Amino acid sequence: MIRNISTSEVLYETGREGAAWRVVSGSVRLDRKTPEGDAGFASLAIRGDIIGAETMLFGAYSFTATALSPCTLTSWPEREGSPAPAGDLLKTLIFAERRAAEVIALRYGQAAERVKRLVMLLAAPGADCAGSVHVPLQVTLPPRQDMADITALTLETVSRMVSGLRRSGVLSPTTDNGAVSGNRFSLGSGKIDYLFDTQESLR
Amino acid sequence: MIRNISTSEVLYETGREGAAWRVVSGSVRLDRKTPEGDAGFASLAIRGDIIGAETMLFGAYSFTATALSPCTLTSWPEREGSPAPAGDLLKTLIFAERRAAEVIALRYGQAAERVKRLVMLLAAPGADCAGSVHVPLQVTLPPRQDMADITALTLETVSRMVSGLRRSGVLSPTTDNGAVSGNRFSLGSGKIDYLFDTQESLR
DNA sequence: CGCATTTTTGATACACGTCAATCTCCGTGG
DNA sequence: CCACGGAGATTGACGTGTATCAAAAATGCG
Repeated sequence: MIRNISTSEVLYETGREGAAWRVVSGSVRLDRKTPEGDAGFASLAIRGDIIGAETMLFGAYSFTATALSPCTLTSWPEREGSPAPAGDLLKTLIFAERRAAEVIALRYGQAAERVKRLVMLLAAPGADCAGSVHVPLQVTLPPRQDMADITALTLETVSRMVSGLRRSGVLSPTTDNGAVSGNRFSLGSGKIDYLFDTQESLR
Repeated sequence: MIRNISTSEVLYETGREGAAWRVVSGSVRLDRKTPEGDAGFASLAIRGDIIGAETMLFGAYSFTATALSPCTLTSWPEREGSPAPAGDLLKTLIFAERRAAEVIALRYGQAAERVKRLVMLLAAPGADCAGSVHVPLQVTLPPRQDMADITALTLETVSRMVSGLRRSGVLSPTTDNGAVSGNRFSLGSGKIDYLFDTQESLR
């Protein structure tokens, strides 16, 4: 089974019944409902990640999943109805731990570095097209508030940093069929590692 | 097989061969070796968590594990030699995702809240003694530098916040056999939710 | 007891949060 | 076709929580 979801759409909510999914393209944020009612960012899933595996044990979702960009999902495991084999579960576990380490790293260091790392993570090509031609990577950036929740910054700071990345050439606008689409960018092929430190230096 | 490890001792290193472990007591930090050579904090494991599961796929560890407090480990799965069943792997996956969400939350909010959440996490009783008598929880705090790495604060700020928790009665020194042991505290039973915001208000 | 390491405390600087004012898209209806 | 309005993004000015630098105090260990 395949699902297509658009940005900011909710894939599923905490407590609801459902099954596990594999993120084929796009990116998803997972939130846990805190007692105060506000949804706290819990994890990030990008292409290749499995989400909602807890339903295989509880029958219900532990997190709420929201699309950060247009994305497509497929049921997991592939063969619906049959339980996931141990080998697949092990691989999923290891990938989840690696992804968690990356997300944790997104909340360390200066704002400019964090936002850049997030952009790179979202733009990272899947393992399937490793070693292919050297085309510039492309990203569809999530809403600023989501980027802020992920990096533990504020919406305003993220906006400033994205502007800085544009200005320094790391991100350049992309044209789709003649029209510039708002949040779609291509990564500057020259790995510009220029770091802007303060808000003033961004001008 | 059982291992006893003392604070700051390395359990295993990235790339080394070995097996998976269950943390029976104490706490462990996992680091990934970054290209720059400095070990970046990757994850936190406390009582009940499984670490080193990647060896079941790769044969080698992906992270470096260091004890944050005196802790004991047992081989996992219980029956050495035989592979872990799918059910256990699924449970491990779900626990890992939950723990990751908690660690991510440790890097959000004001310094005082973060340090307090870390202390509470380290002091949390295992699921085995749920609903038991109401005895004050105890913690052995990790070295300040480790607490700083986990919360993405600095050593100095963590020290100030721990002092604040002591002053506000959340943490009180514990005596073991008449001698006050440096980093062992008991949690004030009255849930003091007083939040000190600035460094000045800590005095 | 004396030295090395860790922790605590202090003073100052600055990176980011906060508050607030535009600005840019888009969709909607007159 | 253009005026209108709402939502998200950008930019600016200012305050503050925490990093930084530095020194003293506590702790552990031979």
